Amino acid sequence: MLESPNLPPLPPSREHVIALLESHGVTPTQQRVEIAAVLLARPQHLTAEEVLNLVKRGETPVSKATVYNTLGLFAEKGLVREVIVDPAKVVYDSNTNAHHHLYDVSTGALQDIDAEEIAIGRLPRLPDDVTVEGVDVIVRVRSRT
Amino acid sequence: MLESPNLPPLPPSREHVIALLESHGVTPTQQRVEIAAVLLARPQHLTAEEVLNLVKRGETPVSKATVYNTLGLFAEKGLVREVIVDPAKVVYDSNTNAHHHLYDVSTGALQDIDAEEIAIGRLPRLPDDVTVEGVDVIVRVRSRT
DNA sequence: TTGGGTGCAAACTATTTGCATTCGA
DNA sequence: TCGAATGCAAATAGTTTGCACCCAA
Repeated sequence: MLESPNLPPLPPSREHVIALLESHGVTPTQQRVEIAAVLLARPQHLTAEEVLNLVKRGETPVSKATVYNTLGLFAEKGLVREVIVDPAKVVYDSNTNAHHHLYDVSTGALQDIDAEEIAIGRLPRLPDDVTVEGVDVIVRVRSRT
Repeated sequence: MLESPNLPPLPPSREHVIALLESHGVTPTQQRVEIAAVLLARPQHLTAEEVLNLVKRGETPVSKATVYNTLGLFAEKGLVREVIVDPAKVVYDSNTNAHHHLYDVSTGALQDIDAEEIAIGRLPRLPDDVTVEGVDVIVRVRSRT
């Protein structure tokens, strides 16, 4: 579950992360690099608090506010995706490819579904003063325990 | 926008609301009837706070806690649907038919999309110890203002 | 009567914000 | 240098909870 034989695990080097930030118009500061390194290490779903805890293990001091601000910035710049499945907290998804989500409401487990797995027929005709930001599909399941 | 020529507006009578609550296994108390009457008056999306404000206009005193508890209960019993599009607040949808949502992130406007408008091809094979609670599709748009 | 329902206020949690300090270009 | 980024703490907003009182069955 943690491994994907197709995609290389690529533990991103510091330089790689910095280049990624810069290419997205984000000034690479110490904290941002740390946060990006943790979150983008592999395809995963993390809450702000989880990111904070992970980053705190490192050398660089990072505050809660900075984590929140930085994750918001990353989402805005398209480095990560915000997944809203639970009103209690926002989850940040390091997988920015088109895909959907399978959410287990009883365990809180969140899992990706390849975009191809779900065919979105067509969208309704939209007013022409709006642009589509994205289409989120959330399959909500419950463990039959 | 407030009228639907096809569906009768049916301002539900108190008896109708009570019958509806009972048929869903909810004991019809004064506050619950008030809340249901407001929310189920027509297909709409309301937040807990909006429901509270609307109900407060009536005779029956209702507390904030009761509104939250009651909306949660209604959702659990299938009388209304929780729509989670914005991490800031939960929206309660009085339309329980299968349908999806169009969410304008710049205005907060939420609009229904008929289920037929979007064809969900097929779902991925799920573990057999889970039951599907529902499939939510959220089309996120931004006003190009 | 009597257990579920309600009101109120306090508690909680996730997130945001203000401001002084520090850092990066 | 100088504006941007950070840290800290306090503020906020939505929601939940504890407990005494009240009402429907």
